[in-house]
Amino acid sequence: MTMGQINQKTKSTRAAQQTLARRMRSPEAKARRREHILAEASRIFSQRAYSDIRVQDIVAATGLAKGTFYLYFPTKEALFLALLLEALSSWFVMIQNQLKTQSWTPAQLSYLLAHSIHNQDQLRQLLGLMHNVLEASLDAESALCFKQELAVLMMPMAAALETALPAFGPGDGGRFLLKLHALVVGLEQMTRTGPVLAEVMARPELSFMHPNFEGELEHTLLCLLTGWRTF
Amino acid sequence: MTMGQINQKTKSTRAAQQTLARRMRSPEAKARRREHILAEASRIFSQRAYSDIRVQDIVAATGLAKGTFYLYFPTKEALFLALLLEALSSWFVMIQNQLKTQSWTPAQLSYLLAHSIHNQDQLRQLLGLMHNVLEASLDAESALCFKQELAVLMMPMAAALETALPAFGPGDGGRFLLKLHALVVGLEQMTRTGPVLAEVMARPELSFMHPNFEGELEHTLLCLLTGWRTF
Amino acid sequence: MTMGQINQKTKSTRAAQQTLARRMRSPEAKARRREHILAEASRIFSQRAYSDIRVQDIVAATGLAKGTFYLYFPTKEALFLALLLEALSSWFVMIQNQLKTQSWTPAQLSYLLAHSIHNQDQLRQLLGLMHNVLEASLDAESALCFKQELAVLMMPMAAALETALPAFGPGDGGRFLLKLHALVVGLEQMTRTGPVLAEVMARPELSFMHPNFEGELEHTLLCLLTGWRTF
Amino acid sequence: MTMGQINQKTKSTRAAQQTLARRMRSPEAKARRREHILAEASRIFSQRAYSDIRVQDIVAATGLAKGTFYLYFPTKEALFLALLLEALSSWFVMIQNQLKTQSWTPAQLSYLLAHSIHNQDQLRQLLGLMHNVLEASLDAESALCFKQELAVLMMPMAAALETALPAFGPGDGGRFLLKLHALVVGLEQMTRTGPVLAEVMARPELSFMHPNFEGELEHTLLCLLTGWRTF
DNA sequence: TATGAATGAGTTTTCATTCAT
DNA sequence: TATGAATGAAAACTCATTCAT
Repeated sequence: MTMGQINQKTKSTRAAQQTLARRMRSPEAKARRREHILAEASRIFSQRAYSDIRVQDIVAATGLAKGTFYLYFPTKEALFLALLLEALSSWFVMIQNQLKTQSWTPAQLSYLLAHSIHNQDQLRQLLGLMHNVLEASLDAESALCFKQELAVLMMPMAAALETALPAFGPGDGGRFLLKLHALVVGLEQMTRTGPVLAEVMARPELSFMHPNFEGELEHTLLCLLTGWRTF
Repeated sequence: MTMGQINQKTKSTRAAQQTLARRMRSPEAKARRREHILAEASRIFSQRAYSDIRVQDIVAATGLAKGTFYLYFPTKEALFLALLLEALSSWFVMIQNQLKTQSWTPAQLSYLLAHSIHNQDQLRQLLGLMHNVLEASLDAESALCFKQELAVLMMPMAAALETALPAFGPGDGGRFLLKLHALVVGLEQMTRTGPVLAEVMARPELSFMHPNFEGELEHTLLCLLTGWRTF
Repeated sequence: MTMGQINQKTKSTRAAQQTLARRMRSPEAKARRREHILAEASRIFSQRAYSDIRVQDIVAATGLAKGTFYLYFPTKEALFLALLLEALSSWFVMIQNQLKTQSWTPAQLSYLLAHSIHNQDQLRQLLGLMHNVLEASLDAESALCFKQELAVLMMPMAAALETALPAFGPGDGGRFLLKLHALVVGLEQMTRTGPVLAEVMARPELSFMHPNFEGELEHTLLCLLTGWRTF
Repeated sequence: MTMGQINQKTKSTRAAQQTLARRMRSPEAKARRREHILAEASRIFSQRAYSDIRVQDIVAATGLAKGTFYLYFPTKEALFLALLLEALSSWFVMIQNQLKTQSWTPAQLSYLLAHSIHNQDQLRQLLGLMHNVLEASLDAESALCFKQELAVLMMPMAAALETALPAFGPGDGGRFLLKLHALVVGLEQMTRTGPVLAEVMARPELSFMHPNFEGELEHTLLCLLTGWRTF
């Protein structure tokens, strides 16, 4: 099914629909459709805030019916959590590839992490929403599934950090990752403001409270790594 | 009973209301009522999650009418932001008093901050909600007011930190406070989970991703302060 | 009873709902449901004033859920505007049929119009509400749609008038219709009073200000047609 | 009390207020304050739609307290009905003065009436609101009072019309006034549209349904008077 | 599998009016 | 008389999710 075929089926004949909206029998086809939904959701999310996105918007973009969406994702939140996992995974992969290339000083690593995550806008946003919004109404099964995938992602990343940074001993990679996560979540929320707050924070007497995400993260990580010590 | 008395206060005893709903004419009396609302809101918030609290619950607890609430707070969020300001203020005062008593090592300060904020459950919760929830639907005026009060609170605290910690130079107090804020916000959200997620994270293979707020904050602050360097 | 059946339809008998709330898949079925809602709204409107009718009342009468209502009508006002269109259409049809039967004198036409619209109570009421109430909170799309349907209704009616009345030249049918509309709207509002005002206006010294709808409209139309001249 | 003194009393000392907000003992003083409220309401009404005006806005402009307003007008509607009476009275006076100057042809009278009421924007608006909005929630007493004042206004106007127009016999002045009222009410509502509807009606295919107030009224009156005949 | 019609819970805020002071 | 704090009713609409077809 090509992009061009999607959306063709507004009020056409039943027969035509049957052909186009072909049953997805094979696992590969299912996975492809899942990816398609994720891709469209990502595209929409890059244009609009999470709170302004409706399931309806996503299915409309996908060319699917409402019910079909729920065949692929148990809830709206689950979709965005999956998006988070994807974004996090690809960022982890990128970082791990970087880490492998050399031994890293705290300053180098701080810059690498702060700079690269700063540029992953969607990842940052999703991390900012993760706890308060996305995980808020999750059932046990989805939660377990999500957290397990997260764990799977984190482990090699933690290991890579331990290898790359001479100062890190066993376990330090994970510990650092947790701190990094807290910092990113906190800074993202302090930093991403709606237009109203943005204008208010632009006032000179308040701007000291409105840090720059990248700079602040880099500085914090640098101090953190410089002063690093195991528990 | 005259005609005039008949329609007085249909659905509740007038006498009982007399005490509670007395007109508050003087500014002091108005301030007292505002405090009363805040106090009741705080009491309810200590028993229930923010998302489970309705304005109705608060007015019921205060014995006031719905409309009266909005005489004192423009929105529900504004009330909780005021609560945050109060909690933050009293915590800042406490910390500043502590800081004055001696010169502090990074380890001592990290413990002091992590331990004391860990025990300020309401403050922690409110900080966790601050950006994503409370500030989300704020008009320009309320936002400005809130941020200005926040700035007023932060300045002496920043100064006190600069005095207490030998390693801090001018400006470092504020910079540190921002980082502390981000960490608290992030850790609070990672840490405070609903029952569903709590159970899931209790699994041994996932527990490494679920830090202990106090310990994690203390360790992070210790590394941060140990490695502290100005921009 | 299997597990699956347990949670089906908590607060009402499933069986009863089955009939009413059946999924309407075909366009005809959808149209039928729309008509059903309109019919129930009309029934309620014949018993109660517009301002005493809630969307809730209508959905209760139709046996549907709140949300279903909004699947068929974008707003409460849109529903009543649709009702107006229906009532107007059927009145226009009736009048046009009458007009065709003969050539009409001003007196005959005045009587026909005044008498027949006087008996279309719902149409009269709706016309009285149309501008101040129903059109007040209309979005551009609904407004356009409504006005276009109105135009479609008016055109043949205007043509029929021009044919029936020898004195009418081209364009006079539409011009007359506009005047008739203004008169009906104004007289309806002067005439339809709540019980309070009705009692007051019943006083002999005030009754001269409280015309009889039918007589007043007939007289006005008669003068109007007798003195008719093109711009 | 001059204009300059009003509004001075924001949060000043009690003593100062006492002086300024002097008790209005004499009937003249009361009447003057009533006029002041009316004047301010009129000023606001010339800038904003009725539905966007709050009692609060009026008392703020007047420099009075909320409660004081209700010492002078039983309801918000009563205020606007009083405004209507004032506007109507002064329009009637003007017209009566004109009528006295000569004998009038239907064409002259139609033009005079249509043109002059077209220019009385507030009067037109209030007539448009009169039945559906202002009289909607009126108690018997206010209603009686309003209608009696209206009758007092209408009688000389009706008489003046009978004198000015040769074709009018006894009673025709009142009958004509009623028709004029209905037409003005209807045309005003057809004509005054919010921005949304205005844009829609601007479409060429719909504009035939959106008459020009003045022209339409003049034409209708001309036909009406030309064809005038007593019941 | 896919569809899309049906569901229905969920809640803040406004503002005319009253009445204790 | 004047004040302004207190009152409290009032109601439309959204949208994630389900499930009959």
